[in-house]
Amino acid sequence: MSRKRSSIDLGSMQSEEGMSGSGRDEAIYRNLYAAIVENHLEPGTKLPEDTLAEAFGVSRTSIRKVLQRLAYERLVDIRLNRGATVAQPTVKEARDVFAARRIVECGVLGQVVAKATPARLDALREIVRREHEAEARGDRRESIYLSGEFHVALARVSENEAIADFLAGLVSRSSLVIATYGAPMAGSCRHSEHDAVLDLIAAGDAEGARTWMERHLKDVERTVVLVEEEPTATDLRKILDDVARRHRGER
Amino acid sequence: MSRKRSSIDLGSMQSEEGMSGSGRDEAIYRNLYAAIVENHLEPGTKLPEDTLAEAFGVSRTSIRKVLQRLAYERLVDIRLNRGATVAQPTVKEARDVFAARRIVECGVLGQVVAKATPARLDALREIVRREHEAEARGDRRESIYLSGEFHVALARVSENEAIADFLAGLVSRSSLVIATYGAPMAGSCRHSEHDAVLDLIAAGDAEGARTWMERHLKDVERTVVLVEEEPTATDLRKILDDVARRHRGER
DNA sequence: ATATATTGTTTTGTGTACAAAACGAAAATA
DNA sequence: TATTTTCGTTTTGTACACAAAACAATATAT
Repeated sequence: MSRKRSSIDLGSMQSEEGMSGSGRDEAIYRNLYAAIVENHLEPGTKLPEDTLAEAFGVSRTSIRKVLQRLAYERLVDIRLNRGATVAQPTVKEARDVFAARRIVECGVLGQVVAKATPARLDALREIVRREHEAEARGDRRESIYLSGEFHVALARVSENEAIADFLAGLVSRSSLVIATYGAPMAGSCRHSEHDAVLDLIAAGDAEGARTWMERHLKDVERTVVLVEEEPTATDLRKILDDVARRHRGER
Repeated sequence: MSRKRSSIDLGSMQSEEGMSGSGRDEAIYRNLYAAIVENHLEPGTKLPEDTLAEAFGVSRTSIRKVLQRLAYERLVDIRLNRGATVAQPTVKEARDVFAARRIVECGVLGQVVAKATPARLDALREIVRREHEAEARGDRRESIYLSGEFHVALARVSENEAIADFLAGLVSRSSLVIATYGAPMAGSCRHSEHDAVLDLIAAGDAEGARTWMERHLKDVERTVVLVEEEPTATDLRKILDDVARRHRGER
């Protein structure tokens, strides 16, 4: 009756169009992606190929492909002969990501306003509704996730895939930034004002929507990056402390 | 004396920092990248793993990694069980890429103006100079290449890596678009006015630079995409012709 | 004659094997 | 005691092998 430890259930794949790899690879990718972006895996966590291969019940070959893809998206870091770890965005990187979001999200709003329809706006309001719901019951993870979803869904209204896909990448990196530098309750303190921008868009006020979005993104960045610096500082600090202690003749 | 056909010389690699894969993979990537972007490989060309593996003197494993990366950058197309081909951007894709470039390149100009220094502007003018030189001697390939270089180098002045890398991807895709839909002498007819934007930037006129850039990119798009439609049309046309001929009782 | 079935060949997908590099702990040295 | 060296273990990089899918060309049937 002793059976090998069962592998992770990857769920069922439905539509398989436009996918580069096999359905299974895609499923593994989604799992890892979610684990990283939803902050179940702390930045810096090592991701050994063997472990993942066993966990998902495949060979290292498939895992490698998935890790390469995540590395390209900057969600994991691969160093030569050293394997993969969950990425730890630097402060500079974090700033770049938010600056990029300002440029892209504000820039695309013209097309968004042009292509907005009542049906699409309703779909967006539905996301905001779920966002408030999650916020109300204190589900921070879901709240952050839905906030990201909103920004991406908004961009997709423009029907520009190049821009929307790029923004999706920036948003997932933002999640990593929040995980690394975020204040304990960032994102939930100031309850989301996403409804406001939808009103402006519905009114056809592209310029107003732009200034609103610029403000909103700067707010988000402020609640996050300003808590900055921690990563390598720990090691350095410990070393300096040790040196000082030894100088004082302790121990 | 019969020796196996020698493999492609990959040149020498110098600095190897910040590279995800081994130096050899990177070299292979660069070669294929250049071959595609410089239009030595026509869009739609099949890229069989075995052939590439033998050509570069490595196993399929390494080739696969490189192809995956190029697929992620949308320069090659990988279909399940069907292998890789040089990507053939659709018209919609082409429009998206140019729209994205307008958003990104105009959006980043604020930071570009803010961070511009005489030294950096000189480096940009040097690129423009070489551009004119290539143009003067009728080297269309080099001219197109340097034009792309200019746009990317300009964006890099902003020191926003996220934005600059994204733009680099858009520019390489633009090359593919030109290869697919470009008029025979697109890009060289209207000799590049890149100097003008540098003057505006040097003068600190961000708004002026933006309107100039918007205009410039719309011009470029016009010389290219408007010649549109050819890809699947060929097959369909041939079929219809055959049907018509048969109907007429010929052959 | 067109359309369908069949079969042999080519090419891709994925697992496995082995060499090289990095890591960690114990032993040697200062 | 602190540092360096060495050696065994773990983990990654790359080639290779085999199965499954696609492709191409011929044969068969309508």
